[in-house]
Amino acid sequence: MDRKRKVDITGLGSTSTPAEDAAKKRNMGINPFTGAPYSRKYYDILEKRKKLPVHQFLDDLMDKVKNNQTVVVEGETGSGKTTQIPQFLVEAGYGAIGEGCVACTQPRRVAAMSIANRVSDEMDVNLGDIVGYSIRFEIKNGPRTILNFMTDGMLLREAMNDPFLAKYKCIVLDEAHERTLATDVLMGLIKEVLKNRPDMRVVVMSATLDAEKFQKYFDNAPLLKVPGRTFPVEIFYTPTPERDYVEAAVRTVVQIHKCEDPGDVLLFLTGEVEIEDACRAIRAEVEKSQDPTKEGELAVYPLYSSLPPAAQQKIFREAPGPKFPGGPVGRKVVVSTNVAETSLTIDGIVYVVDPGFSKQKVYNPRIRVESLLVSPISRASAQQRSGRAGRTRPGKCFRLYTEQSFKEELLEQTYPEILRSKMSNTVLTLLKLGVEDLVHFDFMDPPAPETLMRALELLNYLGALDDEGSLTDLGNKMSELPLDPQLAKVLLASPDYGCSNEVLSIVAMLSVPQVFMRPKEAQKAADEAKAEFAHIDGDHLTLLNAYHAYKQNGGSKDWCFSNFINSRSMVSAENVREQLGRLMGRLELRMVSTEFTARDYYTNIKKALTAGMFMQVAHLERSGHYLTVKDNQVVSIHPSSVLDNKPVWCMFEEFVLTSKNYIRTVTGVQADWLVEIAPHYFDLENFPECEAKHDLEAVYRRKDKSQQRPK
DNA sequence: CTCTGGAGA
Repeated sequence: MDRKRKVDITGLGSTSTPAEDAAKKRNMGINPFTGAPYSRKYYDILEKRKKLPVHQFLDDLMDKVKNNQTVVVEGETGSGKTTQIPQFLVEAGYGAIGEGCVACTQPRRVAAMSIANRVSDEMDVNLGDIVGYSIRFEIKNGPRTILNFMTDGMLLREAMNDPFLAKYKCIVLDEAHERTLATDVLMGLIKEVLKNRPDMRVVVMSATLDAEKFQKYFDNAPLLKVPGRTFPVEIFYTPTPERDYVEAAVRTVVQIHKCEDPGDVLLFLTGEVEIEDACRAIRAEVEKSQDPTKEGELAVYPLYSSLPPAAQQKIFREAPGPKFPGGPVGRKVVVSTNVAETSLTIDGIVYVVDPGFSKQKVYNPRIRVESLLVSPISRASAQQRSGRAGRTRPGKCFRLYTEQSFKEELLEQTYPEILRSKMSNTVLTLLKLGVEDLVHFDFMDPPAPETLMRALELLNYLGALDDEGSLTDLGNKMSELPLDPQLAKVLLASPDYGCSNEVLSIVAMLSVPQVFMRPKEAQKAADEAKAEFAHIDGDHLTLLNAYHAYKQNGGSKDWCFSNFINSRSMVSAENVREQLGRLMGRLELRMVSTEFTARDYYTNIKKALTAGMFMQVAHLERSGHYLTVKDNQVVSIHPSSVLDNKPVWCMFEEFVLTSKNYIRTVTGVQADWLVEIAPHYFDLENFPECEAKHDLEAVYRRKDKSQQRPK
């Protein structure tokens, strides 16, 4: 079929392009997508849309897009770029029913959903028809969809089965400055795809500061700058460095409350515990020196992602009013992690307190450990934080560091995630995408060679890659599962050990946020509740017990509550389990169980786990502490573990560096299984001299003897 | 004795 043909969709006998026809209809007051006259609401929104700064740049943008495969848009907050530019592209014909689609990626699911919702209103269509979204667990689009908002990770998934992204005529990468892992991989991939798709267009949208880097990366793509619409924010620095940033932050918040004009406060801290402590400290401080005639009430709200939604909603409450008629009005302060930096916008914030720290992931390829470390933020991040004070009116930002350290010590940009992460999953994805030469893949910021080597090594040990570096059949299957390679391998191995049903439950439980809750005010009760699920062999089977108990109690929320189980995590585990189960079906894996009363019911499960986790094993030394196998890191079993019989060998899910080196989610294993299931890894020829090796030697000797013995 | 920022057909 001739894709360039001119069609007459208006019935007016014209021979113009579909885009021109659609424009004609639009001018006649008819929605070209529905054939119905535009609603009143459409015109109301249209008036507002036309006032957005981005509107003036429409012609310039379309001109640039027409003449260049890639265009970089630098747009500040409030410019309207995210909602308007995808629509402009659709109107220009880059999306047409049955012909091709405009995709717009977002780093976060809520963003993809809410923008799709907003844009479908603006276009006067039903969400899921012309405008849709795809995020994990929820695809809301259809055959007529021509504008699809999606998470960057979702587009990457799609690319695995559609390497040329044939569905899409135009791809908008929004929030590219956030440099998520998925966006970085997509950019490298899209650069390749563009060579084979001269018709394809890409719009890379980024906040200020780093647009040039994107331009350069995309072969000097033209830049369009769109101003934002925000209010000025006055910045204050401390004259000397603060020793204790939490204490300084609490002091500053109290100071603002006592001395500044009405307006809400946003304080950035690094994590849940720190935030809860600070909230208590602020409340106590204010209570201590309260003078109700001079200052109003102060409402303090914590905010972090693991907070239940109802508690998160509190941050949107109005600040408290005056306590008595004519008294001073109250104020609210939100003490938040980085979620409030990008994901969540709170209106009415006038004061921002920024101690200059956040928790960031760091990866050490030498010991293969990813951990979260409290680190100084970047200048870009500091700017983003201060901007939060000027959304509704002019504001103030108090930076609890010196101006000099802002200028001289902070990095310009936060290191992109790709330089701070394990690459095993990404490498598997890239291989599945057909990228064979990883070293020469055009990353915007190439990860350290050692990190890539570590990933290849891991995939090879798991059997996903052969010795030539090609994806094996197993590797292909692993790439289909939205799991880390180790867990993918566990799942794929589980039918061979007769326990895919149980392993699927465990893997699902491992893929969701912390299931066992332990509120500070009820630690003992929580520990007792958890003990009811404890399995003597370790945390993996304890998770399985909890899952089964949850199912037996009908997934009841009340049951979760009284057993200190996080019911949101359980719901999410059910979703994950369902999705993985579907994928297993597609991969033709059998769903089987060992008879519960059989002696090897639990052994089989632990063996299946070992089949993927054998590289994360620790050995108990004679000195009484554990050493990780091959990496020789001294570790302790995390106090949250149910394991208290100190098995000689144990496998663990994660390595956490906090007050000590901990291994978390731990299960005891037998040395025999290790040499039986992963002989290539526990091969004594390549094993560093250590106590673990001596133990293994004993296992091999025993094996040899039993093999020699005549039957 | 425990401290997880975001995200994933």
